[in-house]
Amino acid sequence: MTEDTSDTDKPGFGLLDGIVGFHLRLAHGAVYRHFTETFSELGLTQKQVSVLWMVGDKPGVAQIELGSRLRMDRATTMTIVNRLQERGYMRRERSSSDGRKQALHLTPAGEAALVEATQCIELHEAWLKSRFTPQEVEKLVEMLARIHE
Amino acid sequence: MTEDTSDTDKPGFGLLDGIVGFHLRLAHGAVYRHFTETFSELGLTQKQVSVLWMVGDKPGVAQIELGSRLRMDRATTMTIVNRLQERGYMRRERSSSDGRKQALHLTPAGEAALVEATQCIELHEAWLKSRFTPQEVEKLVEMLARIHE
DNA sequence: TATTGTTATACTCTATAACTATA
DNA sequence: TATAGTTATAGAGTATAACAATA
Repeated sequence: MTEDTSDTDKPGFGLLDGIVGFHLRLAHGAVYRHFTETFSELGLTQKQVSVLWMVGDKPGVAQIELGSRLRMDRATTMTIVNRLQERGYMRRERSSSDGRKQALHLTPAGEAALVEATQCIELHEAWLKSRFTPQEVEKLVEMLARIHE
Repeated sequence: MTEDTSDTDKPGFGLLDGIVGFHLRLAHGAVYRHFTETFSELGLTQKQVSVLWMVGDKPGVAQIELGSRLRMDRATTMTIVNRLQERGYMRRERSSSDGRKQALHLTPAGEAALVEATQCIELHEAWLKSRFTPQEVEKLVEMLARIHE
């Protein structure tokens, strides 16, 4: 038990403890894992749910706008939409006003999946928010928004 | 310009605006992208830097402990360490006290890379912290830690 | 038996580049 | 020319399963 320097002392993360980005990455990872567990039955990822939700919220939205809002480039947006389309949750239509754009719509199956996903999101968010007061949640969201806006 | 519902109104993220996990994911993405830019010359990723830093901080640390602290399973830890070893930044040694474990050490090249990485981290962290007061930084770290601990 | 490392495999996310169609 | 979509490709992270060596 007296090898090198490992195994014994476990105060925290050493030098990394003071790095904001480090804690942000670990927190994101923890939330990602819980999200994956919560959505294991539905088999949807964070990105897929975000796209499903946003298309449900704004029927006819173009891929380029989806990517802009979710901070994805065109190619990444393609892979997400492709997967949702393959599962029968979404369909592409030529935009009537701009032939370059695709107007995205949910299929009935997509609408049903969105309802289920919304319930899962509520469970997931409750788990995440349970460790904070409402005031803290508001402050956390505000600070996170200052980072990504 | 009167197609469907897209293109015009851009208040925020719609229904997703109230979801903590959504903002956490976007914030993580923004920090990840800035990190990648800052480390483009060095060519190191977040995970690689974390491992480099932690091995520098605790010479002889075992892979299993690295994974435990950085929330990675054994296979994922392997890929990170493999990459750092291939680049000549790290070497594996059999632990003298426990034959199952590998004791990880930085090579001289790894030490030099760590010095450069530390300078990049300072630039990156300054960029991240610039939008917060010291009190807010402390609060943010404390809340993020409550999520991942 | 349990733990640690290892290998193989697969999926997702991300990004770049090049190409097509439309504005 | 610029924009939007598409396709191909590649690297990184994550995870599972199975195996070997050691405790």
